[in-house]
Amino acid sequence: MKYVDVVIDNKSNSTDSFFTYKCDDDAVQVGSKVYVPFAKSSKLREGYVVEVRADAAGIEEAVLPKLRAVDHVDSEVSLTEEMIRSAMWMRGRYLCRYIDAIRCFTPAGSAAVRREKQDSLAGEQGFAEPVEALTDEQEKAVQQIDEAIGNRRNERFLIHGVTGSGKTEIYIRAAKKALDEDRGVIILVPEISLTGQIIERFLGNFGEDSVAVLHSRLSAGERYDQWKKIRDGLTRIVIGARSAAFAPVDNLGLIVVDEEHESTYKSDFTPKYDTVEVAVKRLQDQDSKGVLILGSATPSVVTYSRAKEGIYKLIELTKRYNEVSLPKTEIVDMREEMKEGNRSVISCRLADEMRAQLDAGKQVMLFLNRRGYSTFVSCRECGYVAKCPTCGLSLTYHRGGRGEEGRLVCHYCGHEEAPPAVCPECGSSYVRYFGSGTEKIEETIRKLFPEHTADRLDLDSVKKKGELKKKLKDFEKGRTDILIGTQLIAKGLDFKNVGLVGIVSADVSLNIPDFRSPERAFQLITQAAGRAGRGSEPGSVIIQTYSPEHYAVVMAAEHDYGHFFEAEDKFRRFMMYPPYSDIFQIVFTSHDQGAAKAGAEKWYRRIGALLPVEDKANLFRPQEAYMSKIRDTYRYSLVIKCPKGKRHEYAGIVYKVRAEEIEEARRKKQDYIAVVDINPYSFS
DNA sequence: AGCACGCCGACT
DNA sequence: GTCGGCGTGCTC
Repeated sequence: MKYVDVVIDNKSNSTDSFFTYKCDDDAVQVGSKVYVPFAKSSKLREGYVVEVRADAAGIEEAVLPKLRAVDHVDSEVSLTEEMIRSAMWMRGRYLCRYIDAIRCFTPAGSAAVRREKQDSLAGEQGFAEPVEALTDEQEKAVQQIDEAIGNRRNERFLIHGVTGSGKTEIYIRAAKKALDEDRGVIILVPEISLTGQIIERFLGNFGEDSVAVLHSRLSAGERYDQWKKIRDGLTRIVIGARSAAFAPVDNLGLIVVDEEHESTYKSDFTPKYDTVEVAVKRLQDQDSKGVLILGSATPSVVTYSRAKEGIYKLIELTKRYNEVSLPKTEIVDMREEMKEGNRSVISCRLADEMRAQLDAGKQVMLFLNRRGYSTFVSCRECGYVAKCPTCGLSLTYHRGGRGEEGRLVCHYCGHEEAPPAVCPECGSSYVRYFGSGTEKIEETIRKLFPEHTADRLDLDSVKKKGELKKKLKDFEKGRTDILIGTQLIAKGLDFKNVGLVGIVSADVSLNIPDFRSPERAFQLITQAAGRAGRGSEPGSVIIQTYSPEHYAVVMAAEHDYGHFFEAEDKFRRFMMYPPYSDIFQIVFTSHDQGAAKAGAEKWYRRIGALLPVEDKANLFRPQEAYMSKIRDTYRYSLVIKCPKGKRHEYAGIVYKVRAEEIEEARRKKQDYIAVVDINPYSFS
């Protein structure tokens, strides 16, 4: 007879603890899925074993007489001990429930929703390309990594390499080495549908049967089959997005996080984990340690700073394949354009260069990170602005295609309404449209270049199935001369004939109220610029902005990550932003505005009471969240700036307050929900 | 979260 | 009388 501690699979704060059962099945182990009787329920409940003991020693006196027996063990879907340990760690790190963390590792997972398969850019390229000769830089990198894998060292690498410098080839070599050592491999990519090339190359190199590809759009059944195949050790390489970090790969020797800086690596659901942190944890929490590789052309400031500290070994790849030089870049000061009377969204310089490139038979890409036609609709008479009735955000005007009526759309919740003919407030017919989105650019371009073909690619234009592929194909085959799009086309795509990339407004990303906006702007400009000159000639880039002197814009134009990092690091240090602190954000939501506010204030008082005097200044007053109301749910936000090195202490305090709340919720039902997010990706 | 218990009002 | 409303309390 064994005794096991079980976490019950139900979504409740009040059962977020271990329950001890007797178990006569000797096959039971840490990670086993078990069915147990629970409370007064006649039905059995699912749970996971987190601890196994040989006898009753150490079990609390009071619970001994209450012990019941495990009904049966389901050995088909048991987790490994390493997975359970990582889940236990996640609970403390991200302040979630045990079961929230464990579910990340289970085949059903959190995203088990059956959805239609989406368009994928994968599957177009050919298979099994010949092995390319490595550059000296690559060779050196491979040597270092192989050495670390071979010696089972818990090492972490950051590969900082410009687009086209051959990071993928290094990943492949590292994976080969890990397999040779009989170890498992996980390759993480930001978004499976936008990373066709890397998948194809892995499939080509290792064969389709050896690689499991995990999409978020797999059906429950497909997902389970993949999970089982990996769990049984039939496939030793896994490629997937964020959630693939939890794949049941045993004896992990290598985890690669490609495009490390991407926002998709931060979970938007509970638990709000950071994929890189989970990867690090999994690799070190084994008998044989594994190696982590982060790759990016524009590493996040936090990551690069860790590399500078020596936490990551920095590998710089400075050369592009075939020695194609980086595009030449130019900044256009839109204030000057304004002064000279050009009120168009396209500067004279950009229009001229476009014409020159198009005449030379080249293609052009234009970026604007904003969908729709106009960004807001306002009455000039009384100042009325059209807003979403459930979110309170200003509505964007979308013109729609030929024959379609224009609509006002909320980009947050999708609410749509007809644009007002007259002002609903004062009745004036002076309702006007302001700001520009991709639709307006498209219209302007069609007028400016009637003799050339233009197409638009953003979330709105690819809603219909197959449209994304078709539009990309048209551009690739040269049927489209000018492609206008949002960040959807800034990433990963590779077109040989693009002579010019125009960034219509660098200010859109620069002016978001978030301390990371310079970092985002730098990344976006760099990525967009990387679309130019993918063929044999360098290509050029024009950046339009009202802040031409901003360091993010200037350094991006100069392809100078090093100086950008220095400037940004100085700012972060001065302001005590990450990496010099961890930002705790607690969001309080409720349908009742007063309840959300009261909840935030209660936590504010309690956390304040627990913080040491010298730390009180790091706790900020609760505020209406940046998105103060989403779909009729009110949101308040509480922020704590946690100095570097105190994360554990601060998390303990927040945990304590949360525990008090849960205790209170037993007696009186809580009328708000509090969600803790440590280092949120955006202040939402 | 579930689920049963239990103490109230409306019904064949 | 007793069916069923959902407030309350507990789960190894």
